[in-house]
Amino acid sequence: MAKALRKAETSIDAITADLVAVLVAVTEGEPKIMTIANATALPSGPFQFGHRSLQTGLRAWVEAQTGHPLGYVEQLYTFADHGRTGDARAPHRISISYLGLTREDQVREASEAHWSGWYEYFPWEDHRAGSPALIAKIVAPRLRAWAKSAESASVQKARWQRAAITFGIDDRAWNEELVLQRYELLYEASLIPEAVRDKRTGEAVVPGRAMISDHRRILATGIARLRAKIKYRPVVFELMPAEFTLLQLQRSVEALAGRTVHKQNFRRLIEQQELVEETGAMAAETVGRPAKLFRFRHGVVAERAVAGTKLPLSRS
Amino acid sequence: MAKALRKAETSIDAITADLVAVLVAVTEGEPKIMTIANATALPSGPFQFGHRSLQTGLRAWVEAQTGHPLGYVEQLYTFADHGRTGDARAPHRISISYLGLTREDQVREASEAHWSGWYEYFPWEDHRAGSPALIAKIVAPRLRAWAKSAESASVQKARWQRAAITFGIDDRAWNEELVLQRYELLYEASLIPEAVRDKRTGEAVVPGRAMISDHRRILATGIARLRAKIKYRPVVFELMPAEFTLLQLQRSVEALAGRTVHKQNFRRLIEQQELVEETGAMAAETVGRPAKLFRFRHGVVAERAVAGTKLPLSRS
DNA sequence: TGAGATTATACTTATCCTGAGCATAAGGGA
DNA sequence: TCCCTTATGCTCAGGATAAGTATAATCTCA
Repeated sequence: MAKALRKAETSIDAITADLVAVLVAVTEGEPKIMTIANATALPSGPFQFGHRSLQTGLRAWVEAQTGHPLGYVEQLYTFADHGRTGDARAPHRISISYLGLTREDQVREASEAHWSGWYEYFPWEDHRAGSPALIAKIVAPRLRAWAKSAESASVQKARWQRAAITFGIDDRAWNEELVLQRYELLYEASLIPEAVRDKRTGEAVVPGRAMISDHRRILATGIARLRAKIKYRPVVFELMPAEFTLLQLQRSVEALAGRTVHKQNFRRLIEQQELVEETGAMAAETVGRPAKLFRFRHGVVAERAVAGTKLPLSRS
Repeated sequence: MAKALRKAETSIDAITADLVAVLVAVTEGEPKIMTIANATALPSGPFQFGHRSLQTGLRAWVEAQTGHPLGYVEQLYTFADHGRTGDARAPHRISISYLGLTREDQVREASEAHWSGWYEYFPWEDHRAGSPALIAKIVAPRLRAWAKSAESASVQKARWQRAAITFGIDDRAWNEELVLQRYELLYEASLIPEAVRDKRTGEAVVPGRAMISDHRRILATGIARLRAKIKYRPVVFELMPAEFTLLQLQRSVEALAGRTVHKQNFRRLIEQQELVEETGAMAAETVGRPAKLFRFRHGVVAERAVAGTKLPLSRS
């Protein structure tokens, strides 16, 4: 038995693999993602024989499209489009998704591709100016109705508990990392266009731009990963220009995390970790007292390998 | 151009996908993994059309092989076997790896499958009784030689710095999460059988059982993921029997992490997080004072969703 | 029966980290 | 000059953490 499981000896179940990229940049304190097809899809291309590896495949066509080499890239998730075609005999398609970090100005926009703000797709994720009104006005009541629509009381309770936890309702703390869980909850409750499209039920009442296939789910995965990662790896710097002020750095972090941080504590953490060094120059054209310019100390990556960045992004 | 990147319109580059499992159990304070082929391979099977999704595909054959349903499963990584065949025209093969957690006693061993201690494959990863002698005696000097063999002084320095960081040499702290980095370093320095096999250079001087293909790399990925995860998610309990003492729980954590923890602090953290509750019974057949038996409070998973477990596994 | 070994469990202490706020500095513009 | 804005330095309280001390309960063996 085990032998049969190890090798496809009888038939070769051939499939095709797509590479999907969540390519992120932060421009003037707003997180952007690269989109195609009128901002309804993430860039994606087929994995071809010419590619030596999955990552080189991804890099190849992202570079072809944007005109710039991809810097930081990490794999997100692999999933099979299960039975989307309905035909069990049709070749399966696997999607392998990646998170890439770059800067908008480094990219020459191709005809079809352009940058979109990621909060257009997830308006409920931006808590920098407090909890968005649509959570209290739309999401919470709709999820409560969805919870109540369950048959058994225990399921009702479980549903509402889940909703309250993921969206930080009822005095619960907002957890900015639960991006995917929130998306999946809205999908399950059929409150977003993709759910209505796929399940032919519900009503797309929650604002936010939809995407083809499950690209918005992939985007949610990418955002969640990035929000988690900036807390313990110095990846923000991939998104920053060569020189920046500490406030610009803070604004980028806040843009990604979707929440604000305590300024003084942010500076303290950044400086005590020796992640940055002064360039000696000062920022020009600013309001208020001019700020020192800093640059990322690339040395720390080597020095501490994967040591870890701390950011004041825990509770609050 | 962007259009061409979105769809494989001309040729369909068909590939096959393998599902590979790192199936972990902890028995009597020793972490085990399920192996086949005389303990030289991880169980793996092809993804077939009959499988509704990747995870169900994985579950299907793991259950067929072990006779028990798989509990906790999470995806690890997807990679392409780049040009292993050397023939660029041969169909590519993609491996999608998963981490699964179970208990040894739940599994009926199939003929070919059995459990192996994971430190047989990574003897340098077990620091429960202090840093293993082979690091100071074999790994460190060999890596130093490898560093010195570089041409430029800067590469020499970078190599040694990397070695010292990943293996915690020269008064650096041991970081138990760098399992994959350590394996890849040993591979790069051609000190393990797989490297000698693939690159036809070097000498396999570092102890530790080898595996076919890159299964040992996948195993390293799984161990690293698990070591990271037990610190912030209550996954250890997937590996525990229904009732256990706090010391048994601690021993399991230590087995996985490969390091010891402070007993009193461990108990305090576990209890204050309300992860467990007393069963009322006491452990029988023990040396010393009998311990209370505890069970995992499954409620916390729902209550706090992904809230987080804390374990005293940071520095020290 | 009692000492020693072994494990369980309760408490204490010093230190570090974190969140939050106060205060001052340095620019520009009305 | 006053005010607004941002930069930057410093303090402080509370909580978390690491590490140690102390005591309790059981078994084994002399």
